[in-house]
Amino acid sequence: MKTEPPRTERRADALSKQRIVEAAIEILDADGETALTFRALAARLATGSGAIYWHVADKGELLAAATDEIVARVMTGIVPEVEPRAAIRAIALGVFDAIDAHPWVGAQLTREPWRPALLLVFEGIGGRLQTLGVPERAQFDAASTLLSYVIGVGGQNAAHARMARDEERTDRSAFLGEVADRWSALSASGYPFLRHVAAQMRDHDDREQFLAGVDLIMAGIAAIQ
Amino acid sequence: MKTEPPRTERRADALSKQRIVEAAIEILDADGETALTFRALAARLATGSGAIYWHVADKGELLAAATDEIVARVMTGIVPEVEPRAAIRAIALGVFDAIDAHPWVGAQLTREPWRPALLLVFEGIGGRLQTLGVPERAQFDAASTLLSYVIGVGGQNAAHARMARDEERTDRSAFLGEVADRWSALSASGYPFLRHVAAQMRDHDDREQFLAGVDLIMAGIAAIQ
DNA sequence: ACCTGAACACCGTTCAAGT
DNA sequence: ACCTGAACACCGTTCAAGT
Repeated sequence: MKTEPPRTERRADALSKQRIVEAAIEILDADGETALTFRALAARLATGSGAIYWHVADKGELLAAATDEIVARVMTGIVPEVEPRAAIRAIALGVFDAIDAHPWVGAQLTREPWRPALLLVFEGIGGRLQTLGVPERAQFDAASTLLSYVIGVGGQNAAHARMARDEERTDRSAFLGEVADRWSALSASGYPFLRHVAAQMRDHDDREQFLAGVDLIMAGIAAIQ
Repeated sequence: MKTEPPRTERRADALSKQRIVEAAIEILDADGETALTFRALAARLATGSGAIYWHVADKGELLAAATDEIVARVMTGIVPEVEPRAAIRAIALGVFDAIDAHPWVGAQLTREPWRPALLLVFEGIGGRLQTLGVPERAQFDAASTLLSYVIGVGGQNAAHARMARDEERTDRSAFLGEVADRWSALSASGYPFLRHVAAQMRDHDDREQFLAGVDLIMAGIAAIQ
């Protein structure tokens, strides 16, 4: 899979998988998943749509490569020497913020687990659980639980971003308010809990709630030891 | 939105949203998400593809309605009077098993949260946390954490099922074995944790690991009180 | 009110032909 | 080796026309 460096000088703007992936990320960030088509990508790269297939197998590989790129950037930014609990929080927050900035990543992570992108995250979390002294038996389950949670929140965040784009709700609080309104309107007998937390839904901060979940799971891991 | 009962007798096989959704579920279960097209659906219902639009707004509503149907069936099966901790486990397992039987549901739940389907699950979990005595402040965060975890695992399960279908791996253990092999082949310096748990990956049971995660989160909820 | 099915505006992907 | 762009086989969705 490793591509040889080209023998002859290439035009500065020659195609390459790297350039294609970067252009794809720009389109995805600017206009969302539906905007990424091979025709749009070819136009942006000033080439034919078929040329892209010389460097990338298909659209799936393109999306996977773009996701790996974003997640790799996140993991590069994690300082390695910090206290394990703080490191796990930092990794989780890094993924959360990356999905916040690139919502399409959230959808992609749920679609394609066990890719390089997620292996980096899984290794980062699992390694810290080891140094934290989590018993052998529990390490795998604990790391999987944290990863699944991070992916789950990421997918929901991606969905929120998609909805905010589709309807032209500019801000997040308007969206939360709408959901809260809908919960308040549910039947009192069928949905007492949702009616009860509707007010909290309206005012809560997604990022803080995400962290609260990470802490909850970490508390569970500590309790099991 | 409530449709009036028809004044005149209808042909027994007349179209209706219910019949369309049932046919969609059959196609999704039999041949996966890519097989659900309006043409295939129209053929199965012996009608024109445009007719479906009289009963359903678009493909998104069709998928959402199919998902609501499956999740509603699950929630109907939950016995209401059991001990709250057991009830939460039962709800989580119910969703897990439903996604196992209908992998497309897992993908859909990550794509469209806050639909009737998920509200039922969220209410079921949150209500039990209330009766469990989880403090006011923590109920919303705890229920959200559990829901996000369930959705995250569901999305991954859906991805596994998709991969098993695409390549013709019949059984799950073959898939786990392949992942384990890939983990074992990673660099010892970069991925010590993944190499360490590769053997557990090969032999683990997805369902048991899912339950272990639920228990971990429940332990964290208990620890916080 | 409900259904038909051709037509429209797109897709991802392929491939003969070029350089 | 790499690129071009027309062509193919599909999609979701619309809509004039039927009953």
